[in-house]
Amino acid sequence: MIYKAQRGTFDILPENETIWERVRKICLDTVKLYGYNYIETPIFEDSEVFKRTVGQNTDIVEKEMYTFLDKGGQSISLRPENTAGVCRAFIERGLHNRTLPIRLFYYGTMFRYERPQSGRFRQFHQFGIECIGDNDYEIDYEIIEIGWKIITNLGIKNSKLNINSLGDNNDRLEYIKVLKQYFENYKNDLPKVDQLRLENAPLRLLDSKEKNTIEIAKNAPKTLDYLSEEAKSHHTNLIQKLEMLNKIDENFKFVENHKLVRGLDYYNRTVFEFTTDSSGPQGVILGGGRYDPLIEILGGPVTPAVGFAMGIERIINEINNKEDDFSNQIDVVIVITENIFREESQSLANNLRKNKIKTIIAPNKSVKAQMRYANNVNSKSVIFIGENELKNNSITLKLLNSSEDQKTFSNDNIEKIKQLLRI
RNA sequence: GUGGGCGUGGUGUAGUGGUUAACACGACCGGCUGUGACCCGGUAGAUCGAGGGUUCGAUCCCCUCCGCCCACCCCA
Repeated sequence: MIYKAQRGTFDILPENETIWERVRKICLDTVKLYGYNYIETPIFEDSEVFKRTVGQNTDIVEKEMYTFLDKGGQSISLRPENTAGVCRAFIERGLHNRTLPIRLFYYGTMFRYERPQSGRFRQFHQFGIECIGDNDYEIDYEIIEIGWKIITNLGIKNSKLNINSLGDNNDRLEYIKVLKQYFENYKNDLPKVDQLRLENAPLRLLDSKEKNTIEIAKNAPKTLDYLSEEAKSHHTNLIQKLEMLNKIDENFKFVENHKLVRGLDYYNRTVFEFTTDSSGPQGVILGGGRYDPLIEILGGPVTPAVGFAMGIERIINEINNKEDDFSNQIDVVIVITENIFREESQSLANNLRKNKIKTIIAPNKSVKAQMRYANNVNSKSVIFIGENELKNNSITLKLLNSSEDQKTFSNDNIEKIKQLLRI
């Protein structure tokens, strides 16, 4: 084999269509009920759009972006996520002049240069929603509730919400300072990876998987203790709402996870993740949070916003994707006894298709082979055209999944065909 | 970037240091000169991931590379 799909990419084949379409439909149907509207942004943007928002020092920007110079010498990046693009469009297209908050959703391909493994690809699909222009905790709740609704509608069990608050910018800076001081005391006990983190991304020390670090992190200061009054009440109000949701729907489970920090720089206040226990290390199927500073960072007016992104591949992995089947079942395969009847079969085929009957003309082979073909493509029926039929202006129809006799009738009796096929 | 497992027809698997690499499914053709799916028979399809080494001889042993999968990292 000479040509192969690039590492971390894959093909969606006909038998996968059903599940992919279903997931997409459930996502869209659910958020539309909440008044969200479709937005589609380009797959590539000025690299700065991501550097400024996702964060210069994040892994995503530092080593995972597909960045290149285009023929005009401009630095372009394939989008590693879609929030930045949506915000860019929000500013550029003047959406901030509309009635706020504005509710948007997207569905599309993202790109990250990573080593692939289960639930992780270089080209992958994300569905996400953004509610821009309202800083009320009620919106945080709405976003989480929608996430939960989608997960439920998809039939995914055993998911759990992890939630935390990072506070506002000043809270966060203060917290990082305190956290750094705390870990400095144990610097020599930290493994090398984490000594580096201490310098570059101290927040990440909290969810380190190194034994020593976990031990030390147990007594580390918590973000919640460094929140401003406002951020704190925002958080406690949200938690109350979640407790109410839990009372209404006992399947909804959540924990406050003080170690949840998330890797994108633009988050403030609420951050959350839905995880499942069955999907292993890539257990996060949906994650998001509030990103109030982002739009200003991109040069827009100060505008608060919340949103989440969902990994479609992980979702599909989760709902046993045993559903492979051909939803596009063929209704009729036309079999002709001699090639000279081909003209006839073509005009019949077009007439059938005009009547929304899915039709294929069998390949130019023996009758036996044509029948096998009809069977292999899982057609509902076969229509024969031969000398006798031509003479009488009739067709012979045989249902393939039953042992019923075949029926011969007038070749313009579409209603009869539909009736026999139960269309 | 680091570590572990694995690379044999289209797919899933056997197998052995020695002349035609096996089996099942799938595909194709025929048994049925106008009828599939069942049954029976046949045909095609693999330089055993690539390169090098050891050997009289390598698909098998050794090395390198490449690819896939998994884990770390990070994230959806």
